[in-house]
Amino acid sequence: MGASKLNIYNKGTTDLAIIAKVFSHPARVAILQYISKQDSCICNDIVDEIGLSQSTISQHLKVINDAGLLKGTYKGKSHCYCINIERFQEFQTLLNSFFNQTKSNCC
Amino acid sequence: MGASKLNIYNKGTTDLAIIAKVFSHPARVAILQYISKQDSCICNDIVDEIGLSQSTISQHLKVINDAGLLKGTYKGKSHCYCINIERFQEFQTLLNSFFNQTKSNCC
DNA sequence: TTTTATTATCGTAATATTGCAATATTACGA
DNA sequence: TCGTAATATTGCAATATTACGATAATAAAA
Repeated sequence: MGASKLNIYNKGTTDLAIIAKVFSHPARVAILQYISKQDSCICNDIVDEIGLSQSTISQHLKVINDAGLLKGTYKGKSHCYCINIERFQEFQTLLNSFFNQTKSNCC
Repeated sequence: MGASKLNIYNKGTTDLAIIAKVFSHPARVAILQYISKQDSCICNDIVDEIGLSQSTISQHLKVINDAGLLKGTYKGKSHCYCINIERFQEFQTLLNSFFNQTKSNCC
């Protein structure tokens, strides 16, 4: 971007944007939907499911993980990703409080 | 992006991503927060408030508006923007149903 | 230890986003 | 109509994102 001014906003504003960014690409939404449907998850399944390359999926998983939305343990050869429900709920709370503060007062 | 594959996802997935994208930049979150606090809103006020140039703010407003999140009427010389609450609630509903379907079953 | 399966990282190309200055457009008031 | 204030658009530069193939790293199995 043209010198992204990311330091002029307050923390709540930036936080909301950071988490929203995770959801701003359909691949990541699809990955999250898929993971949340599974009992456990192997990354290779995601590749077959979504239709992107392994490296691309891996990068998207990194973005999701960096936002704190995943938990994971190792399980045999494959990693087991799952949703970090607590972090999810933080996001939901942040959004809901944003919505609750939002009014339509004109027009 | 490297040939963004936007046609391989189902509609609900894409919809969520499109609306999330509006919130994925703090400038837009700040604009929405500011508008929702006002009884009515004049764009020039936003410019003073957020700290970006008039043309940049105008472009962000266009992104927000294209997603259907604004309503507006003309009021004197200035445009009056306000939040399209109905559309906002659609977004909230979409997110909530996403969260409700989300489980943490492993780890 | 070597092989194999799985996931992460690197390099690179294509595309998208962000931001601003300059300019155009729009609508009101004199 | 002309001037003025407010908003939109255009053109450009800087940066970020997305995607993939190739390759590296890791851990279990042979």
